[in-house]
Amino acid sequence: MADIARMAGVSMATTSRALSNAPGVAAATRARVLAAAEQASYVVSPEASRLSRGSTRRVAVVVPHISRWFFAAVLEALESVLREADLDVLLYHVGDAADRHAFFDQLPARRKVDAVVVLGFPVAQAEQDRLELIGVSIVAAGGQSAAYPYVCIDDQAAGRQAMDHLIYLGHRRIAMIAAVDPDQPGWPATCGRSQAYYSALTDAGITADASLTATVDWGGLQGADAMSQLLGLRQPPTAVYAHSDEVALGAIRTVRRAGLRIPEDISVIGIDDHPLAELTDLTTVGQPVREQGLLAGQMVLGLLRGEEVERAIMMPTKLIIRGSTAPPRSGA
Amino acid sequence: MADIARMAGVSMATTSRALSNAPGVAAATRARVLAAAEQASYVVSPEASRLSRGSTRRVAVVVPHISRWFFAAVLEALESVLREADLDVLLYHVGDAADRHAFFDQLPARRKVDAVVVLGFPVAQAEQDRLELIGVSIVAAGGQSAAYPYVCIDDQAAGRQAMDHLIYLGHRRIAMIAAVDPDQPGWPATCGRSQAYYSALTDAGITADASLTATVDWGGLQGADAMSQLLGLRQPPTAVYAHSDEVALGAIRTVRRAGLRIPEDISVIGIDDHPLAELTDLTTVGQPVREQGLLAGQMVLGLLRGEEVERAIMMPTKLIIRGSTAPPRSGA
DNA sequence: CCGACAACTGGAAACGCTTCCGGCTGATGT
DNA sequence: ACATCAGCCGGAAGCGTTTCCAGTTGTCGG
Repeated sequence: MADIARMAGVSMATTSRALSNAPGVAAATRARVLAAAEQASYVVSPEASRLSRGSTRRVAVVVPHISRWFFAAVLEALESVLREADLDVLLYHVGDAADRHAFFDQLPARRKVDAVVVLGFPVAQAEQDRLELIGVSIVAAGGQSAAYPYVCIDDQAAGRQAMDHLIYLGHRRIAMIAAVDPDQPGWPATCGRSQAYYSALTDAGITADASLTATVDWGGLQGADAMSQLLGLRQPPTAVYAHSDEVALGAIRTVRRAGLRIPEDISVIGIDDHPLAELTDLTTVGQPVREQGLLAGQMVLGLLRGEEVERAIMMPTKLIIRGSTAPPRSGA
Repeated sequence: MADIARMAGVSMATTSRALSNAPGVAAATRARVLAAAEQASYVVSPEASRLSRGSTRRVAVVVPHISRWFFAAVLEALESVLREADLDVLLYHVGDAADRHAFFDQLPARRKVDAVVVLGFPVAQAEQDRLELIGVSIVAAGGQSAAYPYVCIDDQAAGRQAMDHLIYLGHRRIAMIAAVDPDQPGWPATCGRSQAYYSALTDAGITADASLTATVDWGGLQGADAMSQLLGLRQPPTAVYAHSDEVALGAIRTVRRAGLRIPEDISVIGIDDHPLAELTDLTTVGQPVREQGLLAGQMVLGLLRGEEVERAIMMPTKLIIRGSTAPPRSGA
């Protein structure tokens, strides 16, 4: 920077002010400095800048899965708003609980970021306190969590939309394939979507049959397995409600391989509106994915500016009827 | 750090050495320092450390799409090896041409990273020059690029595996749905996969029919559109070779909606081995996705250590035969 | 018992910026 | 014409490490 100062014929103090767009610099001077910097293709050293300024202009994004569509899509949106604000995003993939623990153990002290956004998994209270203490804000996306601001969908409501659709079509023997993340036990998404199943049945005056619900690890193949189990029942379901589209797609494969047809023989509904759901004619409940990322990003920006932000945003979901659901066969 | 030094009764110099695991510190002293640091739950400030040391221990990865499975999966693997080496990853998404221009224009990663890896897109000459300004090592993954060390698959070979499979099954009227990335014109993947089509036909003594090839923007819906165009032909193809699984899936939807069956009426093959390809029984050519990310990460590590690294790694691809391909109907 | 040498330690100068504080200039009000 | 004041600008003190260089021990061979 000393070079630039010399080139522009000013002091380093002024150079710094000009470069960082601070007030108290004559327009002409500023222009001269900027020109010099441009010409020497110079940029300030972020390390030095941050060392003396104190903030990092970086935010950590913590995700349990990168290659699952939902997370990647939220991340993509999030990145765009953060980038817009000239913040860098540091990507952390925490697979299992150990990873996660390690992450929160290290992060606070390391002061590598000004904020962290956790995507789709819960953070323990102790971890939250620690971050707060150090002054790094935290926001959650894709899942609610009372402790900090979050943006998510109402899983229970989404589940109800799916279930009510099946019930409306006339199904009474409805199975559920619940998906849990093996590494994130007890995540409310699972609970909300499961609760919806039971409450919908109850409201429709249908008594739940325990043999009709299967709980599997998240994934298409697991969904397929669950489905074969369901098909093996003495009295198989006429409709299947899956916690997510991927799982639903797995179930569909099993149904087709068994020689049954969708939706004539069995209806299948998922949740998420994965892009491939459209291609496979899967009826589903769509959630605004990009929007969740966008809003989460805006929350971060607000927090960083020291503003008060809304503590809880629930985005609406929407039933998308395609070709995988239909009334049950009259005989059923 | 001064506090720690005082607590341990040594100088800052020694403290620093002890903390950074540098040689020249008596074991007992080191232990004392470490204990003090532990007790005060202290860790060095990365900014200061980097300022003084000169390296950032960060690497930038720039991707054109985050939410597409291929990119996300490579990124996931890449992140894991970088994290292992205690490097942080800075994520940059360059979506469209504007983003891209902005990225290379501002070079937001300047001075912030020790290396950059570009994922799955070609870097134009002008952009290379700009990138040069960052002054760090660069590696490419998911696509070859003469300018930098890279790891990728042989798109032409992959295409041949797909085409040869169809030809082997007895198809002679084979269509191709070529997918181009609207934002990344001229990417060799397109060329390689397209070339394979023509060379395979030639080698099989089949003359190419221009009406049998469609070029569309990347995406399932576009694949579906292309397929309806193909089905509208006076003499439709008996098999379709799609540049990617997503496109193939779109084509399949169209075929099914037209009341035709797969593979009895039309065979479809893709490339990539998307996880959903397995669920939809799509025959495809699999590429080692995670491995590409892993290797790219190791290249970065090598470069950072100042080693010589292999300039070009081509990973093998593998034909995966599932239920979407079969011999043409005898009548055809 | 002495010089040489290795192992360890401390002082202090970078590293590249930001920012407080005081000085200078020119304009404004009277 | 003079005091006042706002707007600019420069000097220099940090920010928290690392690392060079020199100094202090303790050890070992002769």
